[in-house]
Amino acid sequence: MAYRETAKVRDRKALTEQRILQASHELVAEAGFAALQMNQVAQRAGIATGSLYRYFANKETLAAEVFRQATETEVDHVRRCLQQADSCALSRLEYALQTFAERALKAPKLAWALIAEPVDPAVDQQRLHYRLQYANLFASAVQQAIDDQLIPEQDPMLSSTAMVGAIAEALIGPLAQQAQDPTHAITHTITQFCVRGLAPFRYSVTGASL
Amino acid sequence: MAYRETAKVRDRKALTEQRILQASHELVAEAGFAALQMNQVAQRAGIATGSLYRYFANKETLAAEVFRQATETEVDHVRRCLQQADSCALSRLEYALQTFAERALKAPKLAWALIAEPVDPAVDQQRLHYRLQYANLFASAVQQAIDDQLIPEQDPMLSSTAMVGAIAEALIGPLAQQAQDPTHAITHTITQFCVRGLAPFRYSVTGASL
DNA sequence: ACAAAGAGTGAATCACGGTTCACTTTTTCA
DNA sequence: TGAAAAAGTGAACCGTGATTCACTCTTTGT
Repeated sequence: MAYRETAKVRDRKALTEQRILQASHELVAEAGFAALQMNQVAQRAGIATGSLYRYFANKETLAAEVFRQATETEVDHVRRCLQQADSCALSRLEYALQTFAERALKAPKLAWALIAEPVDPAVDQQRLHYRLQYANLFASAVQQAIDDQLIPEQDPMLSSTAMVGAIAEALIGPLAQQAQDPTHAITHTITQFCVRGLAPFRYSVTGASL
Repeated sequence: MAYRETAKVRDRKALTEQRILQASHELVAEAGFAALQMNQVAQRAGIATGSLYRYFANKETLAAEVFRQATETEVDHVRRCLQQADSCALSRLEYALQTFAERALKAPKLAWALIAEPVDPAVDQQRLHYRLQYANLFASAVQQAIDDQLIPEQDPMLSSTAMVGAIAEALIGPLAQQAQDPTHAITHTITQFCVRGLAPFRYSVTGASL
């Protein structure tokens, strides 16, 4: 017995793993999962191609982990918006939608990769989790708004899915390019579309709209 | 001079081309453009792989044509809904949305391939046309509804994009599977979500909702 | 300082799928 | 019928990108 992993080595390995994930994330954010090529990752992380396989069993595993981490970040942002205690369920939801939209618009490639780009079954599995998390987050806010009688009875899951779709399509679809309005205006408009979709009552009462 | 294409040959070639396109369409409808592989197409069409290249210069060209045809069919259906002369702009739009949703739900793989699956630049080019056609169709109906003062002023293009996104996500996203409601109920619900998104006034006036 | 054990390497290998091409078969017309 | 022209064939080729592996370099404990 002459070798046993020590703290120094463990730290170095952890660092390398971080660099791999960082490099992978950058590639995906720049050009989607199609750009996640093993030797590109290795090159950007400053290691040899073969070394990647000391850290991740295969590309699938790496891709799934990259997806998971990116996902976590995005979902956390939205979750935090929904946890503001000082406003009604509908305002919180509006805030969360706006945040979701703004972040997607600022990193459209990443948003597209997370929402739409097909990769492989392992990543699709992750994507299912991701969408479920979003759907659950938005849906519970919708449910609260229903309970508080801010909006009429409806299927919260279906509504929240529709909202995610509306935002995704409007912001990252190929038509998004043609929009000439400033970022904030677009996200606001699309957010309002979503909120109206949920809550016709609210606007009919106040008379405020658009 | 001893050979000149005759009607018989022309007809046979036309038939073969049809079979190729039919086979391609089936493959795409079953599993998306990823399943559009040249030897699979050839096999299903009952010809040799090499023969494909007598009909289409390369895969890109074939894929683009498959996309174009599928697109045309879908857009025509929607267009026809919007041409009903016997109802207001908003009802027509609702009918068109419902049709769009029902067709997507009945052929989810195809809908996904047309709406979201990334393929290659040539197909993406086609997809841009496709979305533009949809967007223009829906947007002109939205514009009419605005002119008729059925709904408030808004950016028709953005609204129509959002509606397409909402339907696509709700119906073909991975969450769609979990829905237990019957087809008609789902498409109705999601259509209503879209219409409300456009038209808070309408519902505030009549008081009818959900 | 040395040997065991792991970490790092990158060129070679492999799998996959689009494309080609030398060849065979069919069609046409003099 | 025969020769020109085109259509049909499918095995071989090729590019791309993931994965492997025989090797070298580091680290560790005696």
